[in-house]
Amino acid sequence: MTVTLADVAARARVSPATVSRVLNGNYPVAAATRERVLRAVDDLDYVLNGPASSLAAATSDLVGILVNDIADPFFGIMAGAAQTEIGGQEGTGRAGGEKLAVVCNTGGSPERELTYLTLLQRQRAAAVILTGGALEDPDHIAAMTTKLAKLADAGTRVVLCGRPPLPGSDAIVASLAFDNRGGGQRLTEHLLTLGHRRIGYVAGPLERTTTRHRLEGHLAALAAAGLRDPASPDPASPGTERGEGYGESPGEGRPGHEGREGHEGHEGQEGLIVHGPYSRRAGYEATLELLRRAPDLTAVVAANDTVALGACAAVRDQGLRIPEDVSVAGFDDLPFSVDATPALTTVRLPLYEAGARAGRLAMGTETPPPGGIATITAELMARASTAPPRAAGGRGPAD
Amino acid sequence: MTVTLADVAARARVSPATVSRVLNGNYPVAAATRERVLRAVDDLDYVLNGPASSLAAATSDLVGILVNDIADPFFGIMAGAAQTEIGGQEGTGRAGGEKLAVVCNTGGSPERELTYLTLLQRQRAAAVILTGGALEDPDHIAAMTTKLAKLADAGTRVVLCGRPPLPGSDAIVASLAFDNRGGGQRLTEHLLTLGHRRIGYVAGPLERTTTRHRLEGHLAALAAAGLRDPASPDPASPGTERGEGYGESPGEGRPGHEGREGHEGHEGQEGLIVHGPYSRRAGYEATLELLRRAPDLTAVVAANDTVALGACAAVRDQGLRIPEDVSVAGFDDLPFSVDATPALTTVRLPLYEAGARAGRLAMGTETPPPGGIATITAELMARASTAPPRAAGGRGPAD
DNA sequence: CTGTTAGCGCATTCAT
DNA sequence: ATGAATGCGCTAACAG
Repeated sequence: MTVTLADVAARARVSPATVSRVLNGNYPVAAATRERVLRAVDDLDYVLNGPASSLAAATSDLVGILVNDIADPFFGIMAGAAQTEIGGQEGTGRAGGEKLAVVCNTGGSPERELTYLTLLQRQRAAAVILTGGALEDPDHIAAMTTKLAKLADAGTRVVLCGRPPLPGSDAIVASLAFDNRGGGQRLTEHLLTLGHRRIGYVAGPLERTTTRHRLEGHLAALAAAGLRDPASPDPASPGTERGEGYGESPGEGRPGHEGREGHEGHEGQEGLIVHGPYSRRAGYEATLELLRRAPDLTAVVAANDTVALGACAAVRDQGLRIPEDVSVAGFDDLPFSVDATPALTTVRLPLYEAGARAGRLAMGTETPPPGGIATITAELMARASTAPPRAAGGRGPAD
Repeated sequence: MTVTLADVAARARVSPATVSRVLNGNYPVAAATRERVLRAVDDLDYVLNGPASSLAAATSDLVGILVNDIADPFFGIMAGAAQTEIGGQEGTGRAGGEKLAVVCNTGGSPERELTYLTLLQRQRAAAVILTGGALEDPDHIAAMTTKLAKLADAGTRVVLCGRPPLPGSDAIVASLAFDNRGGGQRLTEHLLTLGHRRIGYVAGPLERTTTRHRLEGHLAALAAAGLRDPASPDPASPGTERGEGYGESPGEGRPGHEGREGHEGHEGQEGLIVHGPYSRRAGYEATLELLRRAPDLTAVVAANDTVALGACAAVRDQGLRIPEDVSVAGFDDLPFSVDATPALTTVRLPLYEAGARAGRLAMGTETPPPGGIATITAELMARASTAPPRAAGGRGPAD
């Protein structure tokens, strides 16, 4: 029923080995012979048996791209870029060095992350790209470290994209880390420069590196402005008890979430930080909470653009205007951010470029940065959603 | 170096066959023996060799999910739902019936679609889910039909999600089609009921089923209202010459696109239809064009929510207000649509539910609908971006 | 440049 | 309920 390499060999009157060689193209074959083989392949409509090939070669052409939330363009853009770099070159549909770039959605769950890695390991994947922030739970870090080491041992190339390097992991080909801390700092500095002093912060889920770094930047800017004791303990640092259910935020389809409060007590900014998932809804509810706690707030910084959208909605629903009454800022500069009204002030991350670079690194077509680590800069995009605060006094409701 | 089934068998003092049986769980094994084997697996940290397993069993645990644009939540939501249904059950990380659900980004390119299918075929994928609208090019349809037939022949379960059934393809397990036509019709009826008579339409790329069906619904509503000759030829029907570059709209990273004009000449609505990619930018430029052609326009219907966002921006940039001067409507009801200002009137598609169902169909855990075909209804979501047109006369610029 | 020979690691007959 | 034997389809030495 199914046509094999041997069938092709017979039709082309060559040995199976020769057919294998022309198909893999990694060995010299006479042009005439190649033609004959290729014709036989076409005639017979032959399709290589991947598993057999992978078994014999002890490696497959599978490349896995892990994302935390496939419904979030933040990941979609990176994954798409990587996939383009990996699988997009030929359009023949014929056999050849075609890699199969696939994306796997962990939904932010550490278990699923590990499970996918095992599945990819089982497939003897050629490479794995991990995108987005990591969970800072010590157990999970340990599990990930050993798992990635095993993958690397088995010949799988591991690349991190938008995720900080794993300490002591020489197994990793390269880590492309976003400068979330610097971006967060510049964003808050921008607000401070505009004159804001009471700034609410809607942070992401606890124990995520992305959350922590952006928040650190924010706090550093506040401290530099004398609004906070720089000696305060770091927020959301490893070792903190697991936030109840945070970090498990699955993408869609889970209504009913309520933004809960997280760490508090930063001097001078008491209660101005609320944690929640990276969702529009969390942004909405956390902002309502912030506005209730601190009615004198003049600005809200959100964990990312999606959260910022929710924050904007909450601000408006309270009858306040953006940016006249309250400034709002996001992070990532996703495509829709410029279309928000007013256009969202945010921090641009070169997601496409980073994803593409990760793809090349995974393919081995780009040399890794020195030390295997590169930090990707985040650029402030000051737009219309932020403006100087109203000169003291009460605010008038919009309209 | 790498530990095999035989190693586990030796450690557990059983035969390799027994180990295989407990791992696959599809054969009776004594409880005590199973325990011993499982312990050996753990001790040795054994990971099944996927390719070897697939080769011997002539099938793999790979399930492919094809999407047109991974950076678009429309696809992300469906793919994430399907993936949850397929791979999300166990968190053991251990071996077992774990399927590997992966998403493949075609970027809307027919070649890449075929290439991915070949790659999946090569891997002997257990199932394939095709999401989103199809291209109506006859050659491509033929190629897809034979390719899918081959996949089905090889035992791969094929499911269509958000895509119309392929004519004469009994190879397909099930087709879940969205009622794009009905949704489009109800949307335009809504506008007509509000009193609009001059309605611009920013259509999607030519030759996409989604584009055609939504447009057909629009035109049907117009015809029913006597605004168009019902006997007019169908728009964007197969056989039309390929639109220059349309249908190839790659996701991100390609600035510089200009919305070009498409079919025209529908009686009574001359030039009120413009085609372009499903992007925010296309919506922006097409709307500018529509406004230029027909300054008396009172409403703009967009191909989808993303395009609608661009349309909103264009309307505003012309100094017009939404909905006072121009109503704007989208399609899909993506999460961000309710956050637009004003909230976007659109047509809701149950993307998560459809994706989840497709996942179950692919797994064989849900019985296919009668005839293998189900139509999923689209619900009108009337929100603030649409309102009755101004009573005749010129419009005043906003502000 | 091409053919021959051996496995790759596992699932599955068949026996028992 | 378990073990022994066979082959899945291909690649990679090794010859020539």
